[in-house]
Amino acid sequence: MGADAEHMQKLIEAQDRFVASWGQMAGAWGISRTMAEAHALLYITGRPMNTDEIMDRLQISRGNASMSIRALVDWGIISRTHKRGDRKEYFEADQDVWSMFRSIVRERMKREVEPLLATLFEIRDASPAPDEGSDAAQEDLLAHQRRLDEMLTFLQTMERLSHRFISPSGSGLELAAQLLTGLDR
Amino acid sequence: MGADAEHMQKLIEAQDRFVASWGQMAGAWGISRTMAEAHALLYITGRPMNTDEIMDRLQISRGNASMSIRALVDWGIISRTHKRGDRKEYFEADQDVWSMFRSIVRERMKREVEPLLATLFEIRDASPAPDEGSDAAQEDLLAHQRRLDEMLTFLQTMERLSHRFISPSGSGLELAAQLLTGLDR
DNA sequence: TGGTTGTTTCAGAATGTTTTGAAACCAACG
DNA sequence: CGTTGGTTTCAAAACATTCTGAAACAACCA
Repeated sequence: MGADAEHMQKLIEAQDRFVASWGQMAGAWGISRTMAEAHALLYITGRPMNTDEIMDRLQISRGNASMSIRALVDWGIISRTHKRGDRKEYFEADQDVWSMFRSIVRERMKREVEPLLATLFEIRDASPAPDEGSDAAQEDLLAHQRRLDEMLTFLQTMERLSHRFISPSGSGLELAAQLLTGLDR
Repeated sequence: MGADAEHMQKLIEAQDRFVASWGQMAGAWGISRTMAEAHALLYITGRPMNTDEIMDRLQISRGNASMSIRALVDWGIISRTHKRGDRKEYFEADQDVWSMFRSIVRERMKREVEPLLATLFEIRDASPAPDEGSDAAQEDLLAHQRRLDEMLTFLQTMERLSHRFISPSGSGLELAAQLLTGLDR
């Protein structure tokens, strides 16, 4: 066995380990294990793969592969490609970790924070205004309003933050992060 | 019916809605729905409650309440209190949204990012070094190393960021957030 | 000590999520 | 058209998580 073959085996082993540990994080990112694994695979191998290759490598069913891949495409962290003379669809992972991260945050803000914000506004509007009643009751209502507002302000700040640094143009986040961590002591 | 009673009912309704929508976010924060609801309840009512009150209000079993409360205490976002002349334990939520957020991030970094980082370091060390073999193979190994390193760097940056702004002393995060969002245009 | 009150544990039940595999679908090509 | 190569869908099965309720435990008090 040549050095190449030997290395290749270790490489594949390392890739598999990467895939597995990435899969464990799945829950944390709000995606299913398979989704995470598929993404990890595409990221760490760094080359486009088609559905069958992914199925084989991860030992999953066609249906599962299809679903997971589609979801990843929806999230915007992998993209479709094609190979000349091959009718199959190929998929490749965004190779820029920061832009990957931006996609994830963007998507989660959209799916989780935005709806929550909307609901909280509704609740605030439907909450009784502290305009009458006994002093004690008024005090309660005011405190209630204050707590709602604090939460709203917090979430809005987060949203603005994310829009600014995560979403559209660029590397704002990375720069900022490095800047901020750089401010040592 | 007096204005107070009327208001009180609406207030309770608003609280329930808050609890419910907070509960929906549960998955997102990596905690169970009940945990989220219990926390929401304590936060929005703003007063210490004991296990029985929480059970009754959320319509959950004693076991579930006990588990969820304990977990919240472990996360550091609610704390035990006592009432004079009452043997029951009471619990109250951190009323500062930012410090709450810091606790959550701290805990999740500890539980999710730190172990992942450790594993990735291991994987990197076990990956074959590109010291011999054909050029093409070397190229592959180098690319693999590069991808691992990028991910490691990213996660380490995140960790440093979180340690700096989230963890120990203070309001670093809030300040930073306001600062950053303030930098408009 | 025995009784009373309050808390934790845990096996099994209920519920929710993910995966499979086969069938339906779709587009291109001869 | 009808066949081929490929992708998507979806009901049922496997799996995982969460919840219940009753029993065990612990602390306090008379």
